[in-house]
Order: sequence, then structure tokens, then C-alpha cells
Amino acid sequence: MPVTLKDIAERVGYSITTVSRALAGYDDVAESTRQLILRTAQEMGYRPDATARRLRTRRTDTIGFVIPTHGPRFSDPFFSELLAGIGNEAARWELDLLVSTRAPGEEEIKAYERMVTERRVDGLLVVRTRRQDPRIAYLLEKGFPFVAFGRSDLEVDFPYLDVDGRQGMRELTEHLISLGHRRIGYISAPLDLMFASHRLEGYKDALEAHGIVLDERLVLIGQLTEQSGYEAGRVLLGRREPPTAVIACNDLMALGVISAAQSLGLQVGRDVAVAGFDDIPLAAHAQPPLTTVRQPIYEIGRRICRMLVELLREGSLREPHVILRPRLVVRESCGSI
Amino acid sequence: MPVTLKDIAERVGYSITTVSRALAGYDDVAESTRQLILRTAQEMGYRPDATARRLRTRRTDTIGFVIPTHGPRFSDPFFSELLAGIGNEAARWELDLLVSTRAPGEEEIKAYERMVTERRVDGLLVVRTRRQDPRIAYLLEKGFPFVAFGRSDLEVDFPYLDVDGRQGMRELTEHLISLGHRRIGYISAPLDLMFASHRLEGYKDALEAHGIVLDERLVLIGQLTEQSGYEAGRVLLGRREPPTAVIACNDLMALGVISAAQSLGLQVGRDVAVAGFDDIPLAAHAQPPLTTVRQPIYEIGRRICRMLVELLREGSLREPHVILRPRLVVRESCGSI
DNA sequence: GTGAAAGCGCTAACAG
DNA sequence: CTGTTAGCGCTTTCAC
Repeated sequence: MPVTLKDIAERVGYSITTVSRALAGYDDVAESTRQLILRTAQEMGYRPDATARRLRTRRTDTIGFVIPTHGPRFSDPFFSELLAGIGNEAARWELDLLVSTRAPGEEEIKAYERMVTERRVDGLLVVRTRRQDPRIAYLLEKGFPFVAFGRSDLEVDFPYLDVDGRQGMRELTEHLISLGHRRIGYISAPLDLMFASHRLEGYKDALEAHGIVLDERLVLIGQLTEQSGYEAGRVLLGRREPPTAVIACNDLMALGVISAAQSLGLQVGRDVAVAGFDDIPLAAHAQPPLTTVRQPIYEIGRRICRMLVELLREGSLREPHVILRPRLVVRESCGSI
Repeated sequence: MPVTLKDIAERVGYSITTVSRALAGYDDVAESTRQLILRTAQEMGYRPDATARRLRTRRTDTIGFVIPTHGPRFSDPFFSELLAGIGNEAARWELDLLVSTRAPGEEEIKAYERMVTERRVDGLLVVRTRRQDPRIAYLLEKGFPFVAFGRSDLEVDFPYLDVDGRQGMRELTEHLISLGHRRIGYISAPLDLMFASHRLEGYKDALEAHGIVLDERLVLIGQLTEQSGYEAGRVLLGRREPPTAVIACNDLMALGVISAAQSLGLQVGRDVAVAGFDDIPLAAHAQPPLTTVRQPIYEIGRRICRMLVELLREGSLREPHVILRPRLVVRESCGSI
């Protein structure tokens, strides 16, 4: 049986109250008493019961994170890095991290409801925001604290950190244009995802700035996996008039495009340029190394967690909207080296 | 303010007890009363307070999972898939999943202590077991329920699920031998990791079975990342007498080896064979596609979670030791197609 | 300096 | 069928 305050109290001959206060570091406990209690607690191996403390303080000291997965083979290096950032920051603040994995949809919202209404967590992290994000709408309606990674089209204010995907994608596209490409294929993610629509805007911005008319047939939608990048790549590059360059809106799909190109006998970097977005570590080790746009994933994890901590402690954020500027990383997959 | 049992009790004019029992589905509540209570609870939006219930029942209905990370750029598709398996299975049983991310070492053990001694979880999942695994030793000493993915060298019994890495690696190595390779480089993970030592055994088994003397200089240790696979690959393939094939003990490193080979002007599948282990989705889309050994990562996540559920509910496992047999997946990186 | 008492929201033994 | 009572382990008034 675990040691409780009562056990210590009985042993030292003081009341539970005094023991509690000594352990909590209150200064209205006699120094000698405090010493005795501290020592005894140590000896007896006392550890406070997290649940009891929670019930009393009405705080869980836990934050929630529902990972939006897609299908069983959810093999996404992006999320493991993000999770490491969040998890390590949470540990710094002695917060527990409650994780759920749910595909977008009804079950996902239920996971949020569970965390919120059954008071399992004090605040939530919402990632991969969507246009009319039901999660954000829900949390806002409940007045529940959260921080999002990504913006939304909802006409409401909420705290978020985001990467300027539009700017990043614009730079990337312009880079390709500067290399002489005019027919640039684009593999987007479903457009209800905010980051997908931002990035697509950036692509369009660049085309327009250089007087290139958007060819709708060059724009496909993928599911963010290598496999779907591969399939979209086959389609684009298999055309009679294929693009000379293909941009995928994340690295995983870009890797799939490289695979597709090679399967069609094309040499990436020479016959066709391929680029991605994220700069996961694999990008640098692709064949050829992948030109991409870097977002500091681990840091983002830390920062959104940090923001949530501030929100929970202070009740508000001094800087509730943060936009990070991503960085173009040029490698051989676009043949410019 | 959230609705409590008390609120409902006051509204319907019954005691808290009766409300509690009606909601819990006990059959000693009058049908009409039950209906009234159920309806009222629904109307008022009652959701039980998880913390209060936990304090009372002395169960958290939460399982813990400490992810062993390596460095900040913890970008490992293996873990996101494993986590999805665990998370989805946990959801099926209405269990919360508490996740920590800690590099092996002191902080990691502290994360375990925190979960165990402060009674934050009912049971734990331990992955990537080690020879003298301090986590397992600790949990066993505390008599705390857990299930491991992987065995250990400790002279103790505990419930685990494992993949027969020795057998899998043996098959893979023999495949390479059958293709004519005699000088086969091997990039292991640190040998205190059980799976690394099992797989190395399998490699040695195969060599021995075919009368090939182990050349120690062909065996290097990596850190399971693409980068470290790349570095080890450069070393092995940069030798005056390079191996004709290189096996990495996980896919991520194998991808790094492919990158290294290409950087040295070698064509993988023709000039040198490369193989990995895991069969992450990226393996199929590598250039060339990677020969590897498949372990069903998502399923493993589900099963260890399932085992923990059984352990928690029944107090013991009907099948406490499960060994899965992995499957060789032949692709072009070994030039056999 | 210290302790008694209350109570967080829930469940469960027991009595009627 | 229903209510009373007790209590999970902790924190926090409020007295003394």
C-alpha cells in the first residue's frame, strides 16, 4: 500500500494538516517539525497521490493532444518529432500529456468531448487545423483553453502558432521558376486543411507573379502519404505533356513522387525537378536529396506547449498569434546544384 | 460549472446515491425513476468527473507509455505507427493513454517513477527493451503491471510480445548469401538494445551456417537514424575492400546507407546490395525499393495494449509470452529482381 | 505553530 | 426500491 499523509502524520505525531503544510513548504511550520516531517516522508517513500490532489485542487496538471491519424499505417515522422517537442516541454513544466489517436471525424470530436467534459485535462493542443474546424468551434464554445498549430477560416479569435506556408511555398515555387520551369505540377493535401490551402495560395502567388497561367490539371490532391505522392506523381508524370517540376505539399509525398519518377525511368534532378515541404530528416537523405521548405517541427512542438502553459497559468497570452517564417532549403532534387 | 450528481439529485428529488446507481445501470432502481434520471442527466449535460471517480475507485483507467527518444529530431515513423496502434486499441477499451517522451537514462526512470508512485496510471507499456533493463527491473520490484515489446536478459519473468528478430535477420542474411554475397556489412544498433543483439545473432547464425567467417570490421554500430546509417555506410563502402552488401538493423539506417552508396557513386541493387528491417512504408518507396524484414508495427501496438488490458482486468495473462515471426520482403535494393 | 473540520465528486456497504 | 453514511487522499479555511 502506498504511503499517505495520514501514515506520516501517525508516525510523527502531528496532524495531517501540518504534514501537508510542511511538505508543501509553508513557512508557518516550526523548522524542527518541518525537518522531522520531511525526513520521515523521505524515509517512508511518500509520494503524493496525483488523483487525490487533482480532485482537491480541481486541476489535472495534464494537457491533451489528439493526433489526427490517417488509416492504420500511420507512419509519419513529422508527428513523432512534434510529439517529442510537446512531450519534452510538458515534462519541463511537470505536466502530464494525454494522447489520443483518432482519424478526423466523429470519433475525433468524441475524444475531445471526453477530455473536456469529463475534465481529464486542463488544456488542449490542436494541430493540423482545418477550414471550418469543428474542434476549434467546440473548444471555443465550451470556453476551454487550447492552443492551435495552424490558423482557421472560422470568424473567431483563438491562440495559435503557425508557419507562413504561403510565403514558404511561394519562395519554393519561385525558386523553381528561376530555374526555368513553367509547367510545375502541384500535389496538395485535402483543401480543408488550412496549411494545404495556404501553401497552394503560395504556389499560385508565385505563378501569377511571373505571368504563368495556372493549369488546373497540374494540381492534384494527395493524402500526405508516400503512397499517395507516388500515385499522384505517376499521374502527373505519366501525362503526354508532363510537368518539368513537381511540388508536393509535404516531404512524405515528395518522396513518393521521386519514387514515381524513377519508376517511369526519369532521373530526378535532371529530367524532372521535385520538391517538398517540412524538411524531415529523411529529406536530406533522399535520392537525390530533396529540395524543401524547412519548418522547425520539434521547436513548434515545444512552443505550442509553452504557449498553452502560459495560457493556463496566466489566463491569457501576451502573444496569442505567432507566425513563423519557414526557410527554403535547396538540394539536388531540383537540379540546381 | 459542470453538472454533478448532486445537481441532478436536487433536480429530480432523489438522493445522490440513487442517481449514481441509475446512471451506472444497476437494476435495483425503479424503471420510472431510472428513466427520469437518465433523461434529466442527458438534458443537463451530465458527464462524470473522471478525477472523482478515480479517487473513489482507485483506478485511473489510464495506461502509460514512455517513448524512448534519441535527441530532439526524433523523427521516427516507426513510433508514430506504434503509437497509433496503441492509441486506437486503448480507445477501444476506453482507456486514457499517458505519454512521456524521454531519452533513456535517469530522466526516463523518473518518468516511470512518477507514473507508478504517484499512481497516475494502472499499467505501463515498455518498448525497446534493453539487456539489463532498469525499467523492467523497477516495475517488477514494485509489482507494477506492465507489458513489454521485447525480451530482456534479466533473469526474471515478465509478460512480453516480441518479434523473432534473430530468425528474421537470419533469413535476410541467407537471402543475401544465396545471391552470392560473402562480404556482408552489418550496421547494428547499440547492443544493449535487445532487438539489436537478437538481430545480430541472426546475422551471425546465417554466416556460420554457410561457412563464412565473421569479419568484425564489417560490423558497425549506428544510432538507428538515417544520418547514422549514412555515416556508417560511408565508412563501410569507403573501405579499400568494401562489402558487396550492407544490412542495417532498421529501415531508417538502411535508407541512410542507400544515400551513402549513392554519394559514393555506387548504384544500389547493382554495385551494392542494401537491406533493412521493419518495413516502414517508406521502404517500399525508397530508391531502389528496399529489401527488408516486415514486422507488423501497428498490430504490435494493438496487441501489447490488448495484453495490458487483459493483465489489468484478469490479473494475469493466458499467453504471457508471444513471439511473432517476421517476414522477409524482397525488393530491388538487393538486385535480385 | 498546530489541529479540527470541511469538502472536491464519486461509489458502495448497509439499512430499511 | 431508496437513502444514510462513510470515505478515497488531499488542500485549505478557520480556530485556538
